[in-house]
Amino acid sequence: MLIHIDYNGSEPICDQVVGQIKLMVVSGRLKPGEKLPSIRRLAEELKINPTTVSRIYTQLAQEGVVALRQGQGAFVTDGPARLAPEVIREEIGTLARQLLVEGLRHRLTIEQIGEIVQEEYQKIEGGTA
Amino acid sequence: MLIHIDYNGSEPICDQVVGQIKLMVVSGRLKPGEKLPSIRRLAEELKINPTTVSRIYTQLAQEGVVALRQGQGAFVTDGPARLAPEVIREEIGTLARQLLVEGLRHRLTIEQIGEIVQEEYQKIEGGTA
Amino acid sequence: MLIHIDYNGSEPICDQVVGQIKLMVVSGRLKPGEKLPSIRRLAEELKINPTTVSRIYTQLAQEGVVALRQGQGAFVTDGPARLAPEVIREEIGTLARQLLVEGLRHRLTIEQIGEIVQEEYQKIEGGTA
Amino acid sequence: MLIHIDYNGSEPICDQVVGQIKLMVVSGRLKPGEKLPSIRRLAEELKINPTTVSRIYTQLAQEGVVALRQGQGAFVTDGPARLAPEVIREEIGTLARQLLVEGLRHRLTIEQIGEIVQEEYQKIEGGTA
DNA sequence: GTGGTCTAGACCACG
DNA sequence: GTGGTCTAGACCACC
Repeated sequence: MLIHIDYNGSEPICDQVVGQIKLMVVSGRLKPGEKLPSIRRLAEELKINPTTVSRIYTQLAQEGVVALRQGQGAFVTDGPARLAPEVIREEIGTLARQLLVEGLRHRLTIEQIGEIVQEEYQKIEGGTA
Repeated sequence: MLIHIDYNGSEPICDQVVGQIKLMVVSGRLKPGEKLPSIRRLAEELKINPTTVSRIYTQLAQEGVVALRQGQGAFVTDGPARLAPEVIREEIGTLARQLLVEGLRHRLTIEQIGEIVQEEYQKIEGGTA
Repeated sequence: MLIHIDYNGSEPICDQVVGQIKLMVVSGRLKPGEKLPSIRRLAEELKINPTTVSRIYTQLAQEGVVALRQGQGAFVTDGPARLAPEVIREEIGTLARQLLVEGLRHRLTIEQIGEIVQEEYQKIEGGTA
Repeated sequence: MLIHIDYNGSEPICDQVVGQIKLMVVSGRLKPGEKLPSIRRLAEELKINPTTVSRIYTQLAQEGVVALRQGQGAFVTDGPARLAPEVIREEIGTLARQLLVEGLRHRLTIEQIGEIVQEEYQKIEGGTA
C-alpha cells in the first residue's frame, strides 16, 4: 500500500494513515470500487494493531471515503455524501485560513502561497492519468 | 483582547486561542513589541483556567509568535526564527495538501479552492490597514 | 426476480435482498402461493454466494414471509403468523420512533415527515394494481 | 441517565445507548449545552466497559449530537451539520419505507400506521415542555 | 479530573 | 476468509 508511518512523531498513527489513504483516493492512485487490503493484512504490513486499522477504516467509512462490507472487505466509494455548500465553504475556509496564517507568519507572500497550492495540486493530479 | 471562544465546539480551547492570537498578529491587529495581557488577566477575561493560558503562551513562544520575558510578560515578536526555505516550503506544502484533499474530496474544483483562499486572504488583510 | 443489489454500499447484501423481497410481497408484485427461484438459481442470477441465498430464505421463513417446503422450494405465504396486537404495536412503534428521531434531528417538521411517509406509500401501492 | 440496556438481545449495546441518548436529545430531556456523564461514570452506571462508552460518545459526536471536549466532558450540541436536503429526504425515505413494509406486512392499514406515528410523536414532544 | 490513542485478544455475523 | 462488537488495561493531552 506504500504507506509510511512516523511512529515517533506527535501525529496519531490513525490520522497519518487516514490522510495518506485520502490522498491516494483524491489523486486517483486508488480508484472507486477498488478493494483495500484487509484489516489484518494492513495491520501486519504496517506493524500496527488490527484494532487500530479497524478504527482507521471505520473513520474513512464515516467520512465517505470507503464502504465496509462484512465478509468482503473495504472498497473505495465514488465520493462522500454531499454536504450543504455553506458547510463545505466553512470547512475549506478554515483550512485556507490556517494555511494563510502559517504562510504569512513565515514571511511568504500571498503569491508564494498560491504557487505552493498550485504546485501541490500538480503533484496530486499527476497521479490521476 | 477581542478573542471569541466557542465553548460548545469540539476544538480544544487552547487551540482556538492560539489560532486567534496568531491571526491577530498576521493581520496586524497585534503589532511586534506589543505586550499581551498577563496570564491571570487573560484567564479572567476569557473565563478559562490560568494553567490553560500558561500553556497557550508557552506554545506561542515555542512557535516564535511571542517572546516571554521573566516577570514582565509576553511580547509579540517581529516574526518566528527564520527557518530554512525548504523547511517552510514543506510545512506550508503539507497544509496546502490537506486543503486540496478536503476540497477536491467535496467536489470543489482547483479554481473554487483558489477563490476561497483569496477570499480568506482579503478577510485577513482587511484588518491590516 | 428484478432485484437490484448495490455491491458498493455498506448495507449487507442479505439485508438488501430480504428488504426487496418483503417490498415485492407487500406491493403485490409477489403474490401468496407464488414460488421463489431455487437457491442455486437466485444465487446465479444475483451473482452471490448460495449460502447467502440460503440464509436469506431462512430469515424470510422466520419472519413468516415465505414457507419452506422440503425439496420443493420457498413459497410466499399469505402473511406472517398473527401476533398479538400489542406486539405489533410495539414493533411498529419502535420503527416509527426511529423515523421521528432521525427526521426531527435533521430539522424536519412532523408534517414533512408525514408527507414523506405518504409519498413512500404511494410508491409502494403504485405496484399493487 | 435513565438508560436501559438489554444485555441479551441481538442489538449491539452501543446502538441501544446511542438510540436512547438521541431520543433524549430530540425529546428535550437533554438540552443543548447540557453535560453528559463522563465516560468512566456512565461505564460504571451501565456496567459496561469504558472503551464501549467512548465509542458511543464518539459515534454521537460524529453524528453531530454531542461535542466532546478534552478535559471537560461531552456536551449536547444544538443540532447536526446540515446535510443536503435530498440526502436527508433519501435517508428518511428509507426509514419510512421500512416502517411501511413492516406495518403493511402485519396487516395494518396506512391510516393505522399514520396513527402510530402521531402517537409516538406525542410521546416525544410531551417531554419537550 | 476529563477525553484520545493504542495495544491485545475474545467472540459473533457475513459471504 | 472478511468486518463488527466488546472487554481490558496502558499511556498521553487537555483543563
